[in-house]
Amino acid sequence: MFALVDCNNFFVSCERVFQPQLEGKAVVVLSNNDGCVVARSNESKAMGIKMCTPFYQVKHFVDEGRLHACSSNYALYGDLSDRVMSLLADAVPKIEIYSIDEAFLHLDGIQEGQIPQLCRDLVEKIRKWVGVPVSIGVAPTKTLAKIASHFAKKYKGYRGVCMMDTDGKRLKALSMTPIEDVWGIGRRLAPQMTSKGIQTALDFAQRPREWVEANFHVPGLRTWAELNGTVSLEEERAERRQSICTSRSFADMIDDEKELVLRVSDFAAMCARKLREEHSAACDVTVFLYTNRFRDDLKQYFPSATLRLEVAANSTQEIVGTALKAFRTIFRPGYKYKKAGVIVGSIVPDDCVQVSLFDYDEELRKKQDRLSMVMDAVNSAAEGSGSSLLRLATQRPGHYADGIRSDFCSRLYSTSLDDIIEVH
DNA sequence: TCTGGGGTCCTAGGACCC
DNA sequence: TCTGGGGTCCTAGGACCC
Repeated sequence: MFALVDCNNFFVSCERVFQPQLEGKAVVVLSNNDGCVVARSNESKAMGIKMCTPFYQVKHFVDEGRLHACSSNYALYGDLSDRVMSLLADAVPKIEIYSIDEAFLHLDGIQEGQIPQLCRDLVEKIRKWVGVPVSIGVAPTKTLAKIASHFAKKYKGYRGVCMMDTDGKRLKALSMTPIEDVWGIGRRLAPQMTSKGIQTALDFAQRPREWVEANFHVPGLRTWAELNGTVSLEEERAERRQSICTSRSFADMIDDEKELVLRVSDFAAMCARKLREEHSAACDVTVFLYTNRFRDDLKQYFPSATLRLEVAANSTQEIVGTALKAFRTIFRPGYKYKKAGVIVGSIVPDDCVQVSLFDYDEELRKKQDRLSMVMDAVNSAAEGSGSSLLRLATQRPGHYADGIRSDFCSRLYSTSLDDIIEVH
């Protein structure tokens, strides 16, 4: 059996831990740049506010005092997520962290009769020790556990834990689940399903295998098997991320090349730092630029360019330098850019980097690596000041988040000493 | 006026091999 | 006019997830 543990309205719940006056109120958390709604309390869901709604469409609720909006505070959410995950990891032999607010528990070796109590204890412990409410769904496959967790969240009677441990329960749950709510059925597949007469998860599960094979590809077949109780999703994902992306929308559109160079340098430096944090190095550096796709009246341009490094690297100098080379191949004047980003890919462990026969820069590379280590040491010691004390001259001076709208951000209640002292 | 960020996997088709 | 058969690997783009 698998258990899916899902934090309820996670970002909102995190804000409420440190702002208990928000309990019972309609609350939303906004994406970067205060752009869209990315988390909603039950009360704001009841007001009809949908996921990913642009904030300006619901801002009048805030002005009327009916809704509280928070800018996103990922340092806070990441820290509380770590605390939840460590409680889960202590409770069972193996967990798979699926996202910032979800994890699968592997329950093999635990007697089935003990599972409900184990789960109820976890719900209570996480609520008490971290302050975040969670829902747990238990079932024979991950796809079914997801469905069970929806029921655990939706119906108060379950008190946070829904067991799908008999075939009768499985069939009933599937018959009550619209096909588009099934994990793995997205925007494109759902209309295809309904056009073939499939409305519920049960309709799909009861089609013959041959029919599913003929009409869908591998992912569809896996989902079908999982709904029927056969484990078909792979055990675990790779330890090491295969790509790392840093990108942001800008508060205002930018058409100045020098300003864009500063932004792209910052994004590339962030990627390099993330690589070093996980002891990785990358061979590919991709830069992309977006104009504002919502402005029909402006010329549109969505270029990207990838450069391949001869030898995998993670030094700030090399990643930034390569990103800027790629940037120069795609930048065109005369456009108003709204977003840019850097992606590093073809990632390998930094202790097994394949050297090149034609690498004449080995000494230089070693120096750059040492320099990056020093920058990391100094910058992490100065953490909390909000800016990188040591940076390349092509990076922007000042706070990293400058130029990104964040009008309603809470404090770093759990990770910044200054904020912790002030709050207390 | 205002519209997020960061990932994974799969597939088709091209390049290449013998 | 007419030009084989059977593979692998890589990549871009689509679909999906939170």
